[in-house]
Amino acid sequence: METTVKPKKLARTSARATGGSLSSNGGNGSRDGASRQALDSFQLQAISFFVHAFAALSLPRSIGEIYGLLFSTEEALSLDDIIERLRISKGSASEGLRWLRSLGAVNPVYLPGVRKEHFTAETSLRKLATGYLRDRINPHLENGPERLRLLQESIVEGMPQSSFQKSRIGQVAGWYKFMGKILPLVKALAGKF
Amino acid sequence: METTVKPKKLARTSARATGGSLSSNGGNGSRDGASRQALDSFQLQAISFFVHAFAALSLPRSIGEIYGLLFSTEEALSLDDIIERLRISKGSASEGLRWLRSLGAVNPVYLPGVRKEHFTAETSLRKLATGYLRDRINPHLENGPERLRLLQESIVEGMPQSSFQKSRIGQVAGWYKFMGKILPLVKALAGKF
DNA sequence: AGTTTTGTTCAATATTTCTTGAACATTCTG
DNA sequence: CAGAATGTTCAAGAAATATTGAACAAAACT
Repeated sequence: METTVKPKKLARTSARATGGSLSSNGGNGSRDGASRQALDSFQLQAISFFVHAFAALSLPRSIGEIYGLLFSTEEALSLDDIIERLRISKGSASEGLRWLRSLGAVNPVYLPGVRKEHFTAETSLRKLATGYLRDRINPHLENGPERLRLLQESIVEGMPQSSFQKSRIGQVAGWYKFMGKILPLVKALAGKF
Repeated sequence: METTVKPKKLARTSARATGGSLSSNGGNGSRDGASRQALDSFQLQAISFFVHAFAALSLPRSIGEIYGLLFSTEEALSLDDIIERLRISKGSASEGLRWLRSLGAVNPVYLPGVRKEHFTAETSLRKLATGYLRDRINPHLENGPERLRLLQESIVEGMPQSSFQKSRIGQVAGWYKFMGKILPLVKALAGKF
């Protein structure tokens, strides 16, 4: 995809007012236009790391890239910073950021006098784990009782297999109990790291 | 997809020697050809349940269907039984079954005098959890040390951000430690259900 | 050995999911 | 308020994944 380097409307380096601690951005003191925001080796490595890790959870590459970039960058970055550095579309960046935000994997940073929203990576295991469980696991557990009820009601009393079916329902109920026990444990332990 | 009902080569009901416990298969004493192996309401409900549950882990529908069918059926089923009841292709059934087998989510059942392999669902939480972690989580944890090393080596000493980068590596290391603690805990607790 | 049964593999196709880019909405600035 | 900056949404296209079906391989019978 994309063999020719599109003109891309000249894209001025914009505010770059990412106030943070590091003033020089990785030694790449590029002016406008051509090369622009190169990633340093640590960032590249970190992005690769998170793209793989997120893929293990079947999450889209773009989300791994965004988190990886924020994780490996000390100063807060804006949507445009992300687009610029990762060379992904505005749409992807916006949706990816929305996803990370809803999980709590990303922190908004207030910068006086700067319009654009800026973000840093949240790295607290407790927050990450809690957010992931809340967004991706709990929803399925919540309608557990409902699903269990549906299963129960589907049993036709008096059939020869109804006793087998009841034992199966007992097992599913046990699985839910297990989840009820293990999730708090995960959160508690995550708090210690 | 598929609006016309293909002839389907008449497909004789074949052996149906699924010897197991229940001789009558759900009261559907269908002869050859037409309707064939209908699913009872419990099976339908269970399949729906597992299709959803597996989807939560981003696993293909066919795998959820197969596991759901086996879970809700007392007697052991063969590949052809599965194809017949779920109306999925041989390829899907074979690959799905392979996946479930590798996880240990399915048990081969020996039936004297029967050629076809037959399977029942494994429902022990400990076995399911162990298999899932082994096949889908461990592989990623195993090259953890390698990945950490790559990250470390990507730091250029003396850069102003190298101290920040080192702290990030410390966090990733902590995450791995967490996984090393939590996984055994999960397995242990799963054993109690 | 030849035939039938059983199960696997894989290229083609169907389906789902992700990404892009441009239009739109919203908020800020002057 | 007009114009600019910022961010979101969504239809169309691209890429990734799952499913089918038929050819193939292996094993079991005669």
